[in-house]
Amino acid sequence: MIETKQFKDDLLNWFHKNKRQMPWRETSNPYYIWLSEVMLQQTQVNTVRPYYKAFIERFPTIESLSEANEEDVLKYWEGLGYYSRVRNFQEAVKEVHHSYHGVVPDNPDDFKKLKGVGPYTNAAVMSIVHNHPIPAVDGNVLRVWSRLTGNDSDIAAPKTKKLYEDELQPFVEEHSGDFNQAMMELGATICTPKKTLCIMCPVQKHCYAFANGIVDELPVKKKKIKKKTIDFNVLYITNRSGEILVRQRDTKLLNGMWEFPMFEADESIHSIEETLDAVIDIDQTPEYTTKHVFTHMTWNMNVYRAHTQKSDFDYPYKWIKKEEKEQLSFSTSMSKIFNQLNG
DNA sequence: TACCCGTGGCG
DNA sequence: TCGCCAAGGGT
Repeated sequence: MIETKQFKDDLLNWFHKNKRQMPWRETSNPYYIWLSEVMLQQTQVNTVRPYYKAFIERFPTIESLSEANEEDVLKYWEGLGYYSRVRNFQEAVKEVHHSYHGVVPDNPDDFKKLKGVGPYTNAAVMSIVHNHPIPAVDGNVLRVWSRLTGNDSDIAAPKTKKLYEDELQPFVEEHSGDFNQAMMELGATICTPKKTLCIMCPVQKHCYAFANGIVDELPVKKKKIKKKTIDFNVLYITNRSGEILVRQRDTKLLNGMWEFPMFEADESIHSIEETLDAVIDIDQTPEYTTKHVFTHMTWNMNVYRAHTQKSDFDYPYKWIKKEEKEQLSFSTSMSKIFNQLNG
């Protein structure tokens, strides 16, 4: 359990002595601070600096941005990425110009309704400009708080973020703007994803992960695995005796398991025949199509019946009788195919 | 809920 | 080289 006042004192003292110079920290203009927060979404401070300066020089007021054409505005975002940010921002600024007499709303309920203003941007701008007591939980804070509290739940899960917001609420009743910025600054400079600088940490004595030597194990973040999909042609090849051609895998995936010869779908019959060194008669259309889902990939398999005259194959290929199938290890997907084709 | 959106830096 | 990460939000 982190002692609120002591932690906050330690953190804020450090922040006031060590905070980095940033152009948007030299203004209290809500429009500029809002702009900086939009630019900083998923973008590092040093990348943002030059864009921020050029942007406010060209569009110094809400009115000037409202009246600019989109092409011109986009030019000033060129290279920053996530271009919908600037379209949403201009739309929101126009809304402020027309519906709020050019004054950025000073209450979270109205501000959050503006295009492109989500939970984070709302909390950041409203706390920095008006000290509204809302915790700003970004990627930094998720990491920092998981370590400080030793929480190993998945920080990608919405309920984890919600929990952190609740736990941080007591810390932002006063000086929320500085507190929010200090937490992010800590994450960006000390409590970094890798090669943390715990020795420099102003709140080391409050940190569960440091005390227990598990800093490198936090935060826990479920990896989002992009499932690859690969299309295969699976050949159920028989000979005159009714035997079936199988082969043993020598691959990382399913290593040592037996399978029916399978080839990526874009491989030609000619190429397959070369590999097998045999003439293969393959049905025109697949017997059926099935798929097998692994943790990290999906196989789409077109299963063809095929026939060959060739009698002898060298390892890793070999002929087996149907009854011998039981004596070899086949992956689940292959057993399903076998059963499908043999009633 | 899960995916998409851009680019640069880092180990 | 490659995956992860960066002051997220929209759909």
